[in-house]
Amino acid sequence: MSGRGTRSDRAVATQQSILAAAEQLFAEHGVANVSNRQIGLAAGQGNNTAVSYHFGSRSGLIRAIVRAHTEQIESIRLRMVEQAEGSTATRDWVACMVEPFALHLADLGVPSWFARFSAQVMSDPSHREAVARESLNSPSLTRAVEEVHRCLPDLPEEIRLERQDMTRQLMIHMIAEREDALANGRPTSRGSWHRAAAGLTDAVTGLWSAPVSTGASDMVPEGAVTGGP
Amino acid sequence: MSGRGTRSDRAVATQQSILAAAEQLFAEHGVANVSNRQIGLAAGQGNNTAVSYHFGSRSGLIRAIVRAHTEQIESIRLRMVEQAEGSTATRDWVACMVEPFALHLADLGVPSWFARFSAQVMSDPSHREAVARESLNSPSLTRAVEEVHRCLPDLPEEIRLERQDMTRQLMIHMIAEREDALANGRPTSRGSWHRAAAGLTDAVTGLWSAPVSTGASDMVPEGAVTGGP
DNA sequence: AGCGAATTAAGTCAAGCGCATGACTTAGTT
DNA sequence: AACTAAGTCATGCGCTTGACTTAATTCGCT
Repeated sequence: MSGRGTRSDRAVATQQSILAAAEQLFAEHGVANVSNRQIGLAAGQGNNTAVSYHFGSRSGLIRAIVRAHTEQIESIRLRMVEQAEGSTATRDWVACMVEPFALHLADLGVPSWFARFSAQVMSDPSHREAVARESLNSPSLTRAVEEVHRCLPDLPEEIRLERQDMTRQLMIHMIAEREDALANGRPTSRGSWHRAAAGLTDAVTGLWSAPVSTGASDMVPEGAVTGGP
Repeated sequence: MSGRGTRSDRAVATQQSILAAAEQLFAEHGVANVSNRQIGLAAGQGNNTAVSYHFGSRSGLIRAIVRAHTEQIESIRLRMVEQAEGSTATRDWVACMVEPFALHLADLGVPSWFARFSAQVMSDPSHREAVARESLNSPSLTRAVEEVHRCLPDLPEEIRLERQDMTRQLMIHMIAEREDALANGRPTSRGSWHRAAAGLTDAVTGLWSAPVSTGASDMVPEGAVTGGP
């Protein structure tokens, strides 16, 4: 609806200050605890209709925030996928799934808000779906997932989907937690986003490599089945 | 002050119908999207101040919901810890960390709301901390964590804490996702909560068992994209 | 130079919110 | 039977919110 690229600079500038203000307020106070008025005000707009004027609806605003970041994340992932080309190591492709998000935050600097925003939106029933579509339709991500499957051909389809979900949840919420620590001056476990991403990749790789236990003992685990490590 | 457990039967019944109504509404529409008025109304109270009368504040209500479930989860976990006694298998103790939550939901039947409620509260900056204290001060959980550490003595402290966080995030959000699927009639990956718990335990055990990569290869995708506009 | 659409400002409005208050209902005590 | 107090109800107040209206301003285009 609103002029995408071809309108005045003023409108574009306003839209971006609204995006920035919304992202920050959402991350710090919770998506549902921030009104459109507050966002417009924080963006320096005198009008209480600024958000609805520029983004139509609240979910339009949220989708716009996601889109603004998704492009850059996608470009990072594309580069990583190219570098991983030909590899048969699970870890390389897991890294392609998980690390671009973290490295994007490294680019953003401190403080950032996008990870906390994402974590909230993903667990809010009213917005999760809209954003999931926006964010998961990534060609490079699909590619990385396929390659991970190729590295682990014995995994049943059911388990694959399950562990894909786990990967997504872990990525989003762990990164959000670290962002929160950074933004609030709490000590962080790893020295940099790059190292944090490595830790995440380690763990997720282990997650994918875990043996699938047979459902033999259907009682409460007295002596749980297959060995772990 | 007042709020004793056994004033009159009527009050206790009212409190519990408020708890039930709040839990359901919170899970379905988001914690911040439901007003105290709506909760009281849904609980069959003609008064709009019922919530504040019985629970003081909104965070009092939320803590009460958590407490109501935590006790039962704790008792399940205690039983599992007893059964795992003496084991040196990582998987047994990971199961003690992760499965009681899932098995509690099995007890609740379908539909349930507590998992979705928990996931939301945990990612809402205004309530996360209050609930984390309530929920993580569990002796049996602490015990399970210690035993996992004993099974993996070579893991650096830093990595332990990191993977403990991961375990928590994975448990809460995966269980919430399955609850959501069950409640909305979507197909679920595993046939029962018990099997779902096994899958979760498999993955988390793999996560803990993953090797820790040395930070040797520092081949970051250099020069990621430049910052903002 | 100035017309016209896009953008911003200013203000109104009904609805909904939490909170405070006082009256009513009910159960238990004496 | 009178008294007390917990619980419930009905109502009003001050405030915020999103939607809406109207006027002023900006800026691209001719």
